[in-house]
Amino acid sequence: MTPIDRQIEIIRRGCDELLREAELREKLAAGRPLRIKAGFDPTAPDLHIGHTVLINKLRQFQELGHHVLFLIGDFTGMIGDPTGKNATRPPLTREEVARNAQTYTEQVFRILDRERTEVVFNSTWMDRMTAVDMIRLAASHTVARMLERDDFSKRYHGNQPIAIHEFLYPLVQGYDSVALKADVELGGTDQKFNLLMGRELQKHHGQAPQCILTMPLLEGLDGVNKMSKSLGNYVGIQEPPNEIFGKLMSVSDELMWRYIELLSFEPLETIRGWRDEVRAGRNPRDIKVAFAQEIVARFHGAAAAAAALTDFEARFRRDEIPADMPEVTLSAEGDGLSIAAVLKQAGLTASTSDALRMLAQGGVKMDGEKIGDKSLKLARGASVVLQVGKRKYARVTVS
RNA sequence: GGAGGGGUUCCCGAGCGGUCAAAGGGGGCAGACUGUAAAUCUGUUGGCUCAGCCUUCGAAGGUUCGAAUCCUUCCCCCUCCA
Repeated sequence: MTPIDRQIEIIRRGCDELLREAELREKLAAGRPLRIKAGFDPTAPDLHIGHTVLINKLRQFQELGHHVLFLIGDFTGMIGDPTGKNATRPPLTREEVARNAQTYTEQVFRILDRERTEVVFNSTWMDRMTAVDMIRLAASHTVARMLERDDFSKRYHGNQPIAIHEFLYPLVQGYDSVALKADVELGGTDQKFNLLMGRELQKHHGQAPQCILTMPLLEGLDGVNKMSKSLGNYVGIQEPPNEIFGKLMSVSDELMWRYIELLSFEPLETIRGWRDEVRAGRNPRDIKVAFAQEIVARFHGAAAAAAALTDFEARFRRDEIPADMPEVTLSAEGDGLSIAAVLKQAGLTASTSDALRMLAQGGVKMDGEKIGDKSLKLARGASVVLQVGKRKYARVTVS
């Protein structure tokens, strides 16, 4: 087994807070594989790189010989985690939860070691709880303590609604730790309250309280909000290489460092070296490229990463038309289709109005030539390459 | 149960009888520039058969030549009192 000091060092890298280190050392000293819990809300079927900050940490625990409990909150998913929300979330149905959970497990093994992962669902024990059990659980905490939670208190003081069932979420999550006899629970920094709840409830049930390890939340591409699918500021791990690469290149030069810090596996000394180079005048673009390559390669392999770079350079630095693009065939009646109708039907613009707007703004190119005439028509038999902005292309044939 | 405040376009938020497809900000998109899908600046941001028309301001009715704006009922949220 890896020496305890070394384990602690690995566990601490990139983490926000470890409570409490002394307890963790004791657990590690026992020499048995620890039970590492992490809960996932099955609302977002697509994992994004923000999730991987935490999943990578789980992977590290596995490499140290510990046992990961990958908890899918299918029961809690029906409540909807109130954390960080400024509004009550609509509960998911059983079917939606089940479908999302399936997608989750498929994706997570791109990172985790299947052999050392136990996928568990909290409905397993929560469904067996009676109303009486639930009331007992609810009795273990007070409203005042619940309202200590930052998001609850913000909503409360901001005259925003809080539904009573939202109070059950932290309680159930805490009870999960009891049911799983967790030694350590990982979560985002925003989960601290819920994680601490696990400690409390474990003590109530005569268990040694779990240690908690919080991981920083990765900001989304906008650099302001945390990365989330619902905000559309995410990079999904299942996205095509070009998309992942491009999205990472669109991160601001400032935010780039944050991404590198939380996502790169490069040694810390290397990263420090990059910072020094940029400070000395190196183009941050170069560092961003190297980092984006690392991430694309992680999910799609080195060849795909190289190809994504080549494609990116061609499209954005030399403004070339990409080799492969969607092929669309539209059928026309009469003497053809107006350019606006073509753009819309080819999926290049959201609506006819949008198409007219793009034309007016000079955002449309046909066969590489900028066009702005909205009365233009494509006759039957015409076959052209249309481009809207820098990223949307289609080869369109009118028949 | 009582009293009061509120629900506006993707989000926040102004408007309170016509000049409202609705100020301003955010976000998005496009253009210019560039070192990149960075930064910065500019434009744009409901839909359509697009110099016109249609739908939108919690829901449904009503008043009016005309309603996001007035009235009625209903739904939802918040505050204070009980």
